[in-house]
Amino acid sequence: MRMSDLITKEIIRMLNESEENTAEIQRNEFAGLIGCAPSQINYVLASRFTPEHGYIIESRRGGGGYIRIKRVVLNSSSAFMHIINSIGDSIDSMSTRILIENCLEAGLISSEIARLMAAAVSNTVMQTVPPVLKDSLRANILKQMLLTQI
Amino acid sequence: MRMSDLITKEIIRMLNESEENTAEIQRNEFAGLIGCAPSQINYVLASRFTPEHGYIIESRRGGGGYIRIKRVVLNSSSAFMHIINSIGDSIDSMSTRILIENCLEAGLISSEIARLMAAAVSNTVMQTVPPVLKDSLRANILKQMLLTQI
DNA sequence: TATAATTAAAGTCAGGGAAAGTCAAAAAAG
DNA sequence: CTTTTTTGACTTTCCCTGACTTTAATTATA
Repeated sequence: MRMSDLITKEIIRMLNESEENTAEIQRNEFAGLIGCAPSQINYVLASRFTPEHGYIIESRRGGGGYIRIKRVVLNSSSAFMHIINSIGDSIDSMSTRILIENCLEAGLISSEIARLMAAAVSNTVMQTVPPVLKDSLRANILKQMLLTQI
Repeated sequence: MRMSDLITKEIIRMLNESEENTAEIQRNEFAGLIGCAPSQINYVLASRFTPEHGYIIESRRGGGGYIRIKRVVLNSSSAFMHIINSIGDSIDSMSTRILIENCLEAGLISSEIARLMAAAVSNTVMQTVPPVLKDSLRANILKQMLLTQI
């Protein structure tokens, strides 16, 4: 069995044991436990615990640092997961506007939230990043924000 | 739990207990109470209780010296303007975390909004942009989002 | 009383350590 | 041959401390 599968399994086990669908690890310690290089944890998280898969990662460096993995619980009919997956790794500004409007129309989010989301990925913001990055950045921001709404 | 978090929590507890949103400590005594080096108090104050975060510090050296921490409370619309102005062109990830927490504490935003904001400027998102741009991008997104709350 | 010495605080800053993040290259799997 | 996994060297962020400095109050001295 592959190391990355072991890591995945262990994280999922921890998530299952947790009431809040949250696993908190210390990277080096955890790597030592599994018996792999610390950086491999990052690889596994980046490849298998993405927003598309329904996970949110937070972390903090320095003494007492940690990595927190949150599983977003989706009731089968979660429209949000559908939407998140539909975004892919890039979305243009027009599609974004429509997507947010649709969420609003569908009653998935409030108009306050809609305004907030639109602001976060507005042209005003996007003007400040290199054009090549815009669409992927917008996609990332949107997905992270949508995840909080599930 | 980290010492700096303990210190932070204790100061906030004192602020909450106070009528005037003011906590007064004696550095050495307080450090002894917590069990840390006195200079760490300065570290925590400098990194988490700055004017940008909505606090004012006064102190006095010598015999009978003290450190006084004041929490600034503003009515919401001027509070937002103040916060937005304090962000400037650039803000790092830790200050962002604290800023959002403070807005939440101050009752300026709901925890849902707080989560949404945090997600929009999370490290996961920022990972995808060149390091030189991170802090300014974060500032832009944050300001746009806060503007919708006025 | 005016001044000097002592003591009691807080402030500063550089440096070490702890922890996570990055990235490219090697290795393994398909 | 292509894709995925694995590794390790290097980077960045954050925490904590101790030695030293500055300021203020108190006490001793002329």
